[in-house]
Amino acid sequence: MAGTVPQTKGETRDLTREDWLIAAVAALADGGVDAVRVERLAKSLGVSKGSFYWHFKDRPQLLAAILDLWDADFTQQLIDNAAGLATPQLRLRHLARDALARTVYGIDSARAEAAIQSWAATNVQVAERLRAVDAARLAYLERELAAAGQQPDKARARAKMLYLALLGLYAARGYNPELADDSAYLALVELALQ
Amino acid sequence: MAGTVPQTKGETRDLTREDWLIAAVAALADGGVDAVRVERLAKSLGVSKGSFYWHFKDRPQLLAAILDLWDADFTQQLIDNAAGLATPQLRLRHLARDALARTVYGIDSARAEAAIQSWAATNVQVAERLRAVDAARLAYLERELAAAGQQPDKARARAKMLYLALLGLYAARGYNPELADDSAYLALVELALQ
DNA sequence: CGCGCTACATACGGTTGCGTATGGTCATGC
DNA sequence: GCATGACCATACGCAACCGTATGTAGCGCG
Repeated sequence: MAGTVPQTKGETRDLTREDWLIAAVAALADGGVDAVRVERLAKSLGVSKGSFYWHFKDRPQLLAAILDLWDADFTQQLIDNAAGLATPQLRLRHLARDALARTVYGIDSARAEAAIQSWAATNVQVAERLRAVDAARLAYLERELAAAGQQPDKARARAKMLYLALLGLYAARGYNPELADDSAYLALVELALQ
Repeated sequence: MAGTVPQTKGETRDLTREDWLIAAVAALADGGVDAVRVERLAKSLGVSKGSFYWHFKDRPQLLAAILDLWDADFTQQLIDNAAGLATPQLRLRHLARDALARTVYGIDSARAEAAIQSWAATNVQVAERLRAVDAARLAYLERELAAAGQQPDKARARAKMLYLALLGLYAARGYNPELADDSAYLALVELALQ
């Protein structure tokens, strides 16, 4: 199920803005943007939409907040987490495992990313933000590959290859778990490092 | 623009079922399934939805017909087109170029595929059909790589890698043309052949 | 010429969803 | 013990769709 947040106790505490946000991201991850509906979220949270319009101005504001949350919690930390390791090889391997296994608030970040990508295909602002994220990630990959001893254009090509395959794996997560094979991706990382 | 079909002449001939289908696929390719709306298509075709319900039973039937068209015209021909070539290397290169450049009825097949993938994430029947297509394509890639001299498990891993990257490129086509770099993919094909 | 079929147009009822307006409840400060 | 503000429920108008029912223009044809 997508969004059931407190509800574990008969104690019904008031919802926070963050509760709404997390439920929205969960809905996004398993139904796409068009599944992020105010009244549907309200029902899943066990409240009326009066609550929503208390915490948010309107649906566009919720969608913008989703992007901010994704940017902060799903994206930034990934690269930082690998920063401590000694060699570029170790950092890349760690980053790959992290990117494949990451969940935030119990949500598979891969599913969320795939949803945001198809969202970006029909929304120029989302596309712009996603392109910025892509550029940062590609630059990081390229830098690490160069640090691993590869020539600039080889490093650039390998970085693109790794990232494209990651996007493909994210897309496949939604419908074809056998294709979305983590170990196949990790093997690709090793290939890219050669 | 999505769906404008005849309209080139002042002569307004009757629409065919195929006209509706093509307009629907075009709408799918650049807006996702949720953009395939009866009344919107009718407006873009310059008719009323009375026409639609003459050619189709309901919206689900249109969506099913879209999948059939995609299966037949977007998918099957790809592999067949490469069949004539002499070596697995040539066949794979040709297939890759074909998969990257293919348009059907003026619609970028990559955009259509990406839309169908995110559709599959929320619809089990679509997922099932897409998995079957994936399996066929993977089996073909694997076979050609084996024919090129690779050991079975290496061939399988490389096939997955090629296909995942292709899916990623399809996804990127929608929002990040610079990332969706055909030549980077062709370089990956060469790498896979090693 | 009138019949019937094709390929629509038009009008309607019903659903889903958005945003707003307004009112209710409960804790907290004073 | 009363006022205030946080948090939510309810009710409403509006828009976009879906599917259905029904009307209708043109053509093929005997």
